[in-house]
Amino acid sequence: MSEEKKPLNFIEHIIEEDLITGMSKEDLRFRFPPEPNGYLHIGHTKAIGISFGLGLRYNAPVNLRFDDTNPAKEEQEYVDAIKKDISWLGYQWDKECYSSDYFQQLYDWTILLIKEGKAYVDSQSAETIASQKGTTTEAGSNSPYRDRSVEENLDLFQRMKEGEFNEGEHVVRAKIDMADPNMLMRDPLMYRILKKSHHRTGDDWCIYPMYDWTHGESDYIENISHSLCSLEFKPHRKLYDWFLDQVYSDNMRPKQREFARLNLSYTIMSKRKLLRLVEEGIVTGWDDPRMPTISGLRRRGYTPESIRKFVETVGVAKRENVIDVSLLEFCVREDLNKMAKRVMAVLDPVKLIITNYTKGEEEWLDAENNPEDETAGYRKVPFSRELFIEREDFKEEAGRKFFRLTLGKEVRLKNAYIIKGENVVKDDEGNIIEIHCTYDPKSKSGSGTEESKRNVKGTLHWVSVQHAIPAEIRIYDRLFNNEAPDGNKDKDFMEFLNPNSLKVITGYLEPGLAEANHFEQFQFQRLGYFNVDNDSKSTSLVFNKTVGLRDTWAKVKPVSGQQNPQKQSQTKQKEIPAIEEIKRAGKKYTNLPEDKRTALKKKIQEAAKSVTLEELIPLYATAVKKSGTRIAVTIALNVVLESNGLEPDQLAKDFIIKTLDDKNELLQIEGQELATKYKI
RNA sequence: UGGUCUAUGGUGUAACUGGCAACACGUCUGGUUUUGGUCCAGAAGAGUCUAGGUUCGAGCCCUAGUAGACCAACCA
Repeated sequence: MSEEKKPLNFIEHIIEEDLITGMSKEDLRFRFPPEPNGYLHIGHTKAIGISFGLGLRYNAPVNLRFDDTNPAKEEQEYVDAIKKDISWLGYQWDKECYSSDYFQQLYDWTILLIKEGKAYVDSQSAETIASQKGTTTEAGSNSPYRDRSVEENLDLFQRMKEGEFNEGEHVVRAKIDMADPNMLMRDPLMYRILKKSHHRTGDDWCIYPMYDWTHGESDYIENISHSLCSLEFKPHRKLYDWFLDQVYSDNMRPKQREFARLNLSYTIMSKRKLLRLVEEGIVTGWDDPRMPTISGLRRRGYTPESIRKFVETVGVAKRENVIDVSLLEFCVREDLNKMAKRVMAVLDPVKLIITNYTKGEEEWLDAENNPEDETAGYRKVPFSRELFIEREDFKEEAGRKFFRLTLGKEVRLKNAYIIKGENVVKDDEGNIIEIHCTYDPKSKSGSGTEESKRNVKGTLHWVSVQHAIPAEIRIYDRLFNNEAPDGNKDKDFMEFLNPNSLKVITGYLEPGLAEANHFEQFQFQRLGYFNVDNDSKSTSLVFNKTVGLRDTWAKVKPVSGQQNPQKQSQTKQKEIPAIEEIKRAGKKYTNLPEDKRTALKKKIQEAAKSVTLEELIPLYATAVKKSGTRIAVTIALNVVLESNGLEPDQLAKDFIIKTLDDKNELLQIEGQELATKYKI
């Protein structure tokens, strides 16, 4: 397969090693375990991509498991939404599982643990238990109920299950070690009483197992070989393994491994914060096209392929990361470029009148649907005397770098004729309301004439005024104007909301677009990719802007809101003391080709002017093995000696010539000789 | 003042058991182009957090620092 060449990430390395050390390929099995308490977002996509990607790579099954152990927060609605999103992304799960399916098994195992004296019922309040936990630096203390008899524990647990007690009266705890440096090992809770009905088990249970007690055992029940989760679960691994030790017999032993979660610039990923945006009406819902949710991205016009590509591209590792949205945008463009039908739409219209074109006449011209796809064919677009073009595409007079319409210059109308700007009509306030031009009838696109092949510097898109159909166009900008909205300790993420994240305008489209279907994607030529929103009706079309075209020209123009900072490399650009500079230069020196060495040499000499002999000597003495540094120091040394009115010493000259077998001591002696000689 | 983890161009990820730091995005040139898109060709940009050590040789190993993240919910 073509994938073979791709380098492995650290998880794949682990799997490869397991395969080598005896695990059979058939034993590989993964899972994606969302809690059904919210909508999936782009961050989840990474976890999804990792586990399902592994499934694809090794042809192994991947279970979708809903981690539904907390009826207070979970709902069927979310289960359905999650399934829809994963399917839409194009992944297929093997079994659809629920942690709640294992409630009975977990209960039975707990009885076993109680009998072995490894679990007990605690009857203290949550606060008391918390206060006994200790801190990260101090050990905790044992619960007074820790040594209850097995019989009493069994009896209490049984009655907890039967609903005899109220929430909070009793909990079940694992008996591990209240002094463990890992807080999670200090007698963690296994069960709590929750008198809530569960979206699947209804009122069958009123005790619910905690995450730690559930997760590993569920992996074990499902025969999961590798249980992959994000880094914050790393401390849980010890507990995960401990619980597994209690029930493990001879089956596959699941292995938890952790990776860094995905962060995307200019957005937030926390379910709680996303919920706030929805509840406070900042966005229209979980599927608002500005939301980083899967449903939001889908509505915005992102394709499943582009999202999968994105996840694949960002990679998997263990360090904190913030991925730039531009990468996500690149991925959609790449996909859409191949498949989106090209059409013409004018979003900020100004009237263009072709004075020498017959009034009332119209022509239907051929337009290519997609230059990237020969099978996409052609369509007809209407042309007439009065057109709309983008206001931005005309300037009365402009510099050499303006490739668009100006007075007296020629430009081509895409799929149509070459025109020449003649004059403008303005209103009382001086706004341009009409542009008058003339056209060259022989220059019709595709007509084969000499004129049709003429090269003019600009090509404009347009739409015929009488044929165009209006549509609502929703243009989105990033929701936040800060790169890491929730990365500030002293500021609320809401402070960084971009007030201009949504702009609604009326655009004019070529008439064929009246028949477009929901979610259908187009490239509005020269503008970007747009799709039909599901608010759209045949009588009132609505389009979303998915993403603009890559546009290097746009960068010289002011961009909405933020001032696209030429990011300076913050820390590394600090003032470097001259001596440091010499050191750095030295590191580079030997790797540089001859011609560049001279430049570097000048730099060193420059730096050397502000360096004293005292500073230089120690460097000289330590520059043993680093031939580059030695050369640099020598160059500097010569400058310094000279500036002190001394002859560049023979010793220094030798230094350049001396070979790598210099010994440390020797150099130190030399350094000392120098020091004595110059009385330092 | 405990434990655990992490540190490689602007960003993200590579570099098999140590062998001249690679790929993608982004940036900048030039070419093609009836989209300032695509495509093609090329360039700049890090010497791998710091200081030592082991080694013929260290981004990879060792030691000590520094910085950041995570950990005390009857959440997951």
